[in-house]
Amino acid sequence: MPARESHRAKLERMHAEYALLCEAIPAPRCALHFSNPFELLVATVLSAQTTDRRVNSVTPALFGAYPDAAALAAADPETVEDIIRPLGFFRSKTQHLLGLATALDRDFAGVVPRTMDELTTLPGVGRKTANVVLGNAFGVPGFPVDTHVMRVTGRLRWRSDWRIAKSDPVKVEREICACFPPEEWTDLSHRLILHGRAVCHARKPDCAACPLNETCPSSLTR
DNA sequence: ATCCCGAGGG
DNA sequence: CCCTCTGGAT
Repeated sequence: MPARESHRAKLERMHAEYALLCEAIPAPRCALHFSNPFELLVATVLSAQTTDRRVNSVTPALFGAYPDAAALAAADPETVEDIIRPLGFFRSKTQHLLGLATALDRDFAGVVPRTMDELTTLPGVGRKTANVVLGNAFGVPGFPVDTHVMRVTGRLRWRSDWRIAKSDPVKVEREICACFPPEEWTDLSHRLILHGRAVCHARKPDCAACPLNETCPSSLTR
């Protein structure tokens, strides 16, 4: 009988691996440094398929013109488009922003809500964005799962070669959360994302430089 | 060419 | 489950 790894053993192994990963990756700080929940929410929505540096380059003008939900809800779409154009997806993002601001103003009196269910009712806000806001603006434990996290965890847990594991992000979220105390979730997610960008690339992962090379079932250098 | 710390819609 | 949205950096 091929001794299948027990559930508990699996969790312990995962914990050890991620701990090693955390050791190897410098402590992350949220690059979208907005203390204001509204600004963090907007900046996080804007950050899809762009870099933080570019988001940071447009937010001064954006928040200068529209400091809160009510102002943004009343904004002229074309003006908003002009401001965020360099980010790409500017049409859908503008739609999201105006819809988001409208809903925020109408349903939550302009105050960013603090629960997953409420946040995800907002246009343009999915589970990943909601978890980023919860963790970084409110200190509410959450584990943001993006494509990097899917790829890195997929490669670590089973051989997934070059593809993103065809797995449910919510399942990944739950499994990771089961392995770590809540106060580590936000930080660990961020580290996995950074690791996915810096080392565990989609196309050409730098396995030789990976601290998990010894145990990763998808390693290309063993 | 390829990628960027996604979400909504078909 | 797939597709699309989009400009800029590398």
